[in-house]
Amino acid sequence: MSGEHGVPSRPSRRITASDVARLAGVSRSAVSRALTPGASISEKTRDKVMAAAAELGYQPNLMARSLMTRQTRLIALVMAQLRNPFFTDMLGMFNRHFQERGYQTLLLAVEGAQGVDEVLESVFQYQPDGAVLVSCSPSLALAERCVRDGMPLVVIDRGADTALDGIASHVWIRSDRLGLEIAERLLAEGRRRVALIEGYAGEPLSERARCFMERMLRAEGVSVQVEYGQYSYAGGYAAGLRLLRSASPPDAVFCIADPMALGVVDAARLELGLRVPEALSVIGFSDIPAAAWRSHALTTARLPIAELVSHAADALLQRVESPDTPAQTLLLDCPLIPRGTTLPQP
Amino acid sequence: MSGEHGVPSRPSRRITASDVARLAGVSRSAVSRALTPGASISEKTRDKVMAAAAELGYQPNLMARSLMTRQTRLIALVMAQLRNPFFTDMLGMFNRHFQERGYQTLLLAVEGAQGVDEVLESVFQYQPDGAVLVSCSPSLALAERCVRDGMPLVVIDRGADTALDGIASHVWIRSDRLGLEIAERLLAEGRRRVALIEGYAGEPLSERARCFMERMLRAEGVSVQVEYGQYSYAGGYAAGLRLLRSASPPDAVFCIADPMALGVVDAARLELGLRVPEALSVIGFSDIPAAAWRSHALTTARLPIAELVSHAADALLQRVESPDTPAQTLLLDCPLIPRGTTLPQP
DNA sequence: AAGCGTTTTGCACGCGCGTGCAATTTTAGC
DNA sequence: GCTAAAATTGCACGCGCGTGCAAAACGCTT
Repeated sequence: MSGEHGVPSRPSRRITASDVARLAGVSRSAVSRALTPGASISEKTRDKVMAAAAELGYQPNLMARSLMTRQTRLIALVMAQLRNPFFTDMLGMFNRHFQERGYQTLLLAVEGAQGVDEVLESVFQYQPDGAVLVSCSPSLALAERCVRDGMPLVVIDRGADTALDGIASHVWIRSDRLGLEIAERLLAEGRRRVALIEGYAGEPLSERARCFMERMLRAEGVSVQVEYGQYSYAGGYAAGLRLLRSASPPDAVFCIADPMALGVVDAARLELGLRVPEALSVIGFSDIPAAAWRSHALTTARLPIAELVSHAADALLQRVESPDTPAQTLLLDCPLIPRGTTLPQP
Repeated sequence: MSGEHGVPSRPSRRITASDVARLAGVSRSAVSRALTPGASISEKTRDKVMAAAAELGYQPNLMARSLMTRQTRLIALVMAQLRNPFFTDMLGMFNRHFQERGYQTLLLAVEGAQGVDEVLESVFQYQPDGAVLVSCSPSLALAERCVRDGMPLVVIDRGADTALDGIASHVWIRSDRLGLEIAERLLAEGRRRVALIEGYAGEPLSERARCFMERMLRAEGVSVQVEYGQYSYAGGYAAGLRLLRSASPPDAVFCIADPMALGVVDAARLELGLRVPEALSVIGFSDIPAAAWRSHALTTARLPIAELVSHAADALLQRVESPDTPAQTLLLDCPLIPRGTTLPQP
């Protein structure tokens, strides 16, 4: 027994159940049983074990335990766009949900070249009990393997891809209604020269943008132009300037993310001296905290983050704890929040 | 061999090294060795094993592996204030650093009643190779146990607490210089009626606020009043109104967090019609993205997040990989970024 | 006090893996 | 072609833990 007391010698072995057993004068199985709620053990020995465990500061090794129990109480959280503050919000909420129900969060970021499949494969080594995928979806083959191997999946922000239906649960927003509502709001204001600001030129249009466009193009005498603002304030500011200085400046802009919308508002007001909302309506998406600031008072659609997260977490843990639960799909509405960058509704 | 092909039957056992060995026609040790870089194995068998592994989609079970290797390649990230966007920024960066060097991030939030020690104890069960503590520090006893058991610690934002010196590494900012520089900047502008906006009334003053106060109180004919803004825009807005409507309104405000500073600016300009910076100087702290927005152009001190994180990650992994490295302390400077809410320096 | 049923306990095994050691094969040397 | 050295392989063990099973201890009745 080296370094049992006093100076911390070498990386002295961590305390194991055997150490506790020895100190308590019982068998190692007794220690196991003392820590297992339903197990068959007398009050007396349990107390002895607990006392010894407390004295040694014993913590069971979950890695070893998981070998037997076949569950790690680990949930993998795979996120693309970890830089986006709106996603890190979700992260905190997910973590809280999981922690409350006795699970820990293993964080994985999908960045740059390495694909979702690659990351997911590597997480696999930790044998998490389930995984949440945010803004990224794996190949069908891999998803099937995950589910077959007892690792349920829930996907958030998967877009219109329906290949995973029935395999992975899916929680996201009703983009169709959202795009429609925003389009009609602008039309009702009498706007006819409309602009849409998307994220990046290379990527396919987001669902909400697509539905917005669809409705707009159905309207008569309406023109729609598209710009790109990289999801950022600066990008939105620049895109706003390009649009408003062009030959046919818009009288309404829908930005698929709030930071870009705030940039457009500032470009219009502070750089060009335009009046918002009189000369230009601006609508964003997400309802980030800054959207409510008095300086901007941005009209935007609220992304119900808390609800999304709590539904996704529930759906996942449900399947983790009773594997026969089928995968479900849930779509939530995004209420439009009228503030000061659109005209008051008649 | 059930469900080897076709319908996913019951939670069919995950693929193990034995399965691979059987398919490759070698012993299980051979599989182990094929996957261990330096191991003694012929090119031929390695190829056979790799082929079989690929065919079965084999992923080694890290839990089992960690039992032998005594390392999990897991780093625990313990954060208080996970709601604070500035901290979630760090989170993403940490994760990236760890992932790049082959470690995964186990996320832990310290919230409400449950203390750091409690959380840290529970993480212990996962035997992480190291831990980062953000805005929270454990008891000395627990920290000692962590280090003794081979789990190095690095603490960020620990404040002035020096009890852990030599046990846990420490990376944070030079609050003393920061407070001093901001105070002197405002004094140089000729401000004499100064206000400080802190987070919460109950908590002890933050380091930077304390140093700021110290300098101010040394100056002649300067009065300092303190308000509280809960670290938020709304809180800062309200605090700003209280100050500016009082009998002795300040002509300069230092807010220990940017969101509050932005609230003060808006309260002054938009609600009270004051001119910033002519009638009121405002300085914040962090340099969040919104501070650079044209609408506010907030003068603030930049918290060097990327540098903090990269130094902290390096310090930690260094100790993880060679346990004899001593704990170190590193303090970084926060450059003051003059923008539009302070007077141009003479 | 003996008999029976009911806890409680310890033993032994295996979860999936890495690794020392001895047996085996391959290679080199003459 | 034969032997010694080197490379490769399989066996067996243990990492820390949960759990079925049979032995032991206990409680109760007659």
